[in-house]
Amino acid sequence: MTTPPDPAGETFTERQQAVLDTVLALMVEQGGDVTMTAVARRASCSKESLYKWFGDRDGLLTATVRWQASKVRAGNYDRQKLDILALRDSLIRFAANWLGVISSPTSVALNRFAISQAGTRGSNLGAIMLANGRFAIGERLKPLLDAGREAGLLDFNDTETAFRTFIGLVGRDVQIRVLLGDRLSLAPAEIERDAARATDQFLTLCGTEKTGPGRNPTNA
Amino acid sequence: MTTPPDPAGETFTERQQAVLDTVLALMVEQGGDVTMTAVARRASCSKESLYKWFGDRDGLLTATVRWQASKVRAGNYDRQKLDILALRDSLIRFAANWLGVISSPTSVALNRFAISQAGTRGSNLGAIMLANGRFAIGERLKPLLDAGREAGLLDFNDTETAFRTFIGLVGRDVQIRVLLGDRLSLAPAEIERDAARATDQFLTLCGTEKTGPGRNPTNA
DNA sequence: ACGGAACCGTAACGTACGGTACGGATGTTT
DNA sequence: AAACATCCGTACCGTACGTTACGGTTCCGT
Repeated sequence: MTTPPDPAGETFTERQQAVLDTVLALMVEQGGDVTMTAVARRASCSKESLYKWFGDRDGLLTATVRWQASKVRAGNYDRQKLDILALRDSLIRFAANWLGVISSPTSVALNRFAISQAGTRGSNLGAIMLANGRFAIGERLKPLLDAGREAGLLDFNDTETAFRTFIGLVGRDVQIRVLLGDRLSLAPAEIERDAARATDQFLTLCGTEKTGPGRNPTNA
Repeated sequence: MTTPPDPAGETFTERQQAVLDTVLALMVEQGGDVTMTAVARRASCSKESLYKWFGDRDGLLTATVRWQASKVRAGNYDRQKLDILALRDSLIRFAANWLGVISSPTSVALNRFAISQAGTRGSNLGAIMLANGRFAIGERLKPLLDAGREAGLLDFNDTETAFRTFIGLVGRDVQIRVLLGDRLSLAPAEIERDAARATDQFLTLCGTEKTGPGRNPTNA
């Protein structure tokens, strides 16, 4: 079996995964109103099978969130022999990757759904999204930040605080704007520029004297 | 002819405003499932009146968002005779006020609802929230930033970019976390501390040589 | 080949909720 | 006082959707 270990004990067959991908597609293109009938028709399966496999509607949607979360895991960014150029490059690639993720239609649709369910009692979708989004990237980036500090390239007291400063500079108001439907053009070139700007700002704040660029590196 | 739903200059009677406050209360304490029957019962009014006053459910909810937005408007932050202390103080108070707003239960509930509706076609609640939230505070803060630049205290090219840097440093990941249901303790003392930290970081990035604090003011 | 399990497509059921209609009570105008 | 407007409370209607049930088909094991 090539499937990676399943933390929640939930594993799905190929057919069921295809159904979950269908749910994702419906969420993206049609907004939150994903009906069981629409899923069954689009996935060419019977509603009876949906209920047998996922219990009820909430189970189907929860499984969809978990399924998407399981697909997002990417490689770490820590590395050996870290110099300032490698650190800056890693930070920029990390920022660009994250900007691309949070502005992607799938992420937007999924976050919208999780947020809309976060207010109701007995919903842990928000916690799942946080664990696989915000906190997962934190755990992936922090080793890089710590390595930068070990190498004398960064200067900060609390890794968590430094991380939050970095994602604040990278994300700014992007996430809330796309969630609220703002047509925010984030072409790859712009993402790359924003990632570099945020990284240089971060290095101005947390870099050591010999590593960081000058004050106000991009006049922003 | 009485007052039909007035899209442009919307003004409501005391009774209608009480109804809208009821909707806000229901949104806060019960999540997104605000039914017309629940509103009518809680507000002690008939559904017929709801439909007469607000047209339909979407009109009621849109009016609620506008009503809340009309209550948030606060004083401007521009002032004469600007020195570095006054500028820093204004920025800190602005940041603290905004952090308090975005972490308040009412704002969270309203944003959740607008976001859940942002995916469906024919919904402008997200645009309303953006206009009265993100863009409104931008128009209120930019004069202060421009004044700071005029006074030689700040150095940036684009006011919009500088503003986005500032709110990125202030908000960081707070908004997405509270929207997803993260129990984020934001006591007034912590808000004040975060506002000061973000402001000093911003002054490090955008302050002129003689005004800004040293590099890495808070080791974050 | 035969029996059974899994599954698809569709129909049917029950409920929730948006929207409408109506009787009765209260306040306002003439 | 009489006519009228406003509004509350409740009952009602139509629809959408979650959920269940069932007949027909395919596939697998023996």
